[in-house]
Amino acid sequence: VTEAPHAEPRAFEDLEDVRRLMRDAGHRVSAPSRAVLQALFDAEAPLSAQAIVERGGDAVELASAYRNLERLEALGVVRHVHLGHSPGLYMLVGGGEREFLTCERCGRVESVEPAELDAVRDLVRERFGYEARFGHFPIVGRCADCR
Amino acid sequence: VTEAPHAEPRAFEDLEDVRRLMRDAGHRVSAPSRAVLQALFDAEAPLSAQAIVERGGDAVELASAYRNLERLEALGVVRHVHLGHSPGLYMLVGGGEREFLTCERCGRVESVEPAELDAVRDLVRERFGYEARFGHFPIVGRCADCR
DNA sequence: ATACTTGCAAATGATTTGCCAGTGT
DNA sequence: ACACTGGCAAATCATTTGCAAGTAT
Repeated sequence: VTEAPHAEPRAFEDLEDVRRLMRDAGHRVSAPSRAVLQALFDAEAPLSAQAIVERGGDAVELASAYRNLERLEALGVVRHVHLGHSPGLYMLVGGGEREFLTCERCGRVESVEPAELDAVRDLVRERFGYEARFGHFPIVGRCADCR
Repeated sequence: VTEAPHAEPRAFEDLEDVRRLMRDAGHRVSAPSRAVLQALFDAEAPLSAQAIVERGGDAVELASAYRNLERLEALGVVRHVHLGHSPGLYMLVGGGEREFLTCERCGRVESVEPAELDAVRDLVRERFGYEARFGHFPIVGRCADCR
C-alpha cells in the first residue's frame, strides 16, 4: 500500500522527459501545458482540474487545463480517478496501471499497485464472475482513521 | 448473487403499502408520485430519472421525478447507484441494504445482499484498513459475459 | 384551509466545444 | 508559414432550486 501517487518509480525522470514525449507525439509545449505538468508534479495528492488552475497562477485557464489533461492522459503520463461525487482528480503516473481506494468520509485516496488487489479481484471473479478493475472508479469505503 | 433488484422480498407488499408509508411520513400521494412508483415497480432493471419520466407518459416532469425519488429514498423505499459516468439509476428496494457490481462494458448491474460481499470486505479491511461499501458506488469491472 | 407538490424556468457544477486569435516548431 | 494551442464564451448533462399556482388531506 502506498500513500501518495508518487510512491512508484516513474517512466520518466523529470518534466523535461514528459515534454519530450509530448513533442514526439506531435504536441506542442506551451506555458499552460508546463503549468499543468508542474502543478501535478508538485502535488502531494491527486488534483482536480480546478485545483491545477489555481496552483498555476494565471498560467492556465480551466478549459485548457482539461484539454491538456486529456492529451497527457492519452500519452499515458496522467491518469484520473472519480471519487464520490466531486470532480475528477488527476495525477502524474509513471509506467504501469494504478488502482485506488478512497475514504468516503475524509476524501483520502490510496493508490496501490494492481497486484496488491489481486486477491480481492480473484475473490470477486470467483464469487460473482466479474473481473474487477479499480483504476478509474475506486473501492469506496471508510479508511482506518475514519472508522 | 441475484440478477435483478427485485430478487429479494420487499418490505412492502405492493405500491399501496408504499403510499401508506408516504402518507404516514407526512407526504402526499399525487399522480406524479404514483407514476414514479409505478415505473420503478414495473422496471426489470434500475432506471434513470429520465427513463422514469419517459415511462410515465406525461404524468411526471423531470424535476418532480427527482424530488419524488429523493423523498422515496429518505423513506428507504428507493435506492440509487452511480455507474460509470451515466446518470444515477434508481430502483425500488425492500428492507435491508443492497450492494452492487456493474459491468463497465455492457452496463449490467448486479444487486447482492451485503453478506455476499463480506469476504471481499474482510480482505480489503485486512489488507488496506478500509471498510468497503458498495451500496452507492459499485464494484466496477467486466461481467462474465463480457470478459 | 393549509401545507405539501407540481411544473417551468433558471441556477449549479463539471466538463466540453466552437471559434478565432496567438504561437511553438 | 502552418498546424497546434490558448482564451473566452457558450453549450452540454445531470441535478437542484426558486416560485407561483395547484391539490391532497
